[in-house]
Amino acid sequence: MTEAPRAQEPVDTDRLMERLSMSWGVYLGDFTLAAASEHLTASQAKALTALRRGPAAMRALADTMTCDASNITGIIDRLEKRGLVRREADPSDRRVKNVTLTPEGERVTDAIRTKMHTTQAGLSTLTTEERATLDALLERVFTCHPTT
Amino acid sequence: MTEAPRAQEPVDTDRLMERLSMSWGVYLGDFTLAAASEHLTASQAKALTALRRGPAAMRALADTMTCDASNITGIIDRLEKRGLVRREADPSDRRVKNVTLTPEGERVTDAIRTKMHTTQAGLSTLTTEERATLDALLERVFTCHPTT
DNA sequence: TATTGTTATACTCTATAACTATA
DNA sequence: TATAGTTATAGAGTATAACAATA
Repeated sequence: MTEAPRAQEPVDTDRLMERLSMSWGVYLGDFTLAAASEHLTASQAKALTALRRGPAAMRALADTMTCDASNITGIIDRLEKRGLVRREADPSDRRVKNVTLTPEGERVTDAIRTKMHTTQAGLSTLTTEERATLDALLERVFTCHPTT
Repeated sequence: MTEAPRAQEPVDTDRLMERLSMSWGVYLGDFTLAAASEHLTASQAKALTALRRGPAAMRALADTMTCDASNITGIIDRLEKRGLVRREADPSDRRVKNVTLTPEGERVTDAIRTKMHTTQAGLSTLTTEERATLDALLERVFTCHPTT
């Protein structure tokens, strides 16, 4: 065990950015391995995870994933070919195609989350109160801060 | 402003995993845009960020990035061609090539961190104590939890 | 005219396998 | 033989540009 600081000593922004960088590295590695165990790439799994929150149009999905709209076509093509998602025409705007998870897609998405053992093990070391604190801090840092 | 919970109400693991997923999405999007502003891909920027902590052998870099060793060759090739990194023979083991950031590479890496405006803005909303708390919690969750 | 989604192109990333050089 | 790094190959991700259908 390292001597975990008790939230008293000052932490400058550079150190915290470095902490985020290392933490996301571990998280992404865990996510990538879990996705690979279901024979999915990280991008495919990322799309499934986004869709787990509800159906989305291709354009909205591209925005969520911070990539060009043209990329999404191929990713959804491959997921659809495997029966994990469905394209459905939007009744109110015939240009739009809404993408929805199939039941199998939901199963696979949940399985990936369950297989993120490193992250799950890390979280299990936190008390109930600490989990609530982490959730609240991440919400404040990463929710609704449009800069561009 | 949302009514930030004060670390009192219980947060189950699924909710926290969902929070990490969303937070990671925002962070990665911010990182990708910042890297693009320096004409780098996310993978190239990720390699530079890893090297900012110090020189590393190709194999160690592959492990850090959770990808196959063969991928690193191309990534380092492109970074070296642009003068951002250098390959140096290891004196103690002539099979090993240590990769080091050039001064220009250090400059670009720091510039990317600075250009992560969404993340920086989010962090700026935290108090000194809250930054220390977040740093400590992330350290506990994501440091040294080998499962495989 | 603007927007949604697709296609074409070119470059990059990724994993697998085979190879060279070194240990 | 085992390991570090490279190369070749094929499939997947990515951005740009051009396009058809719809608004």
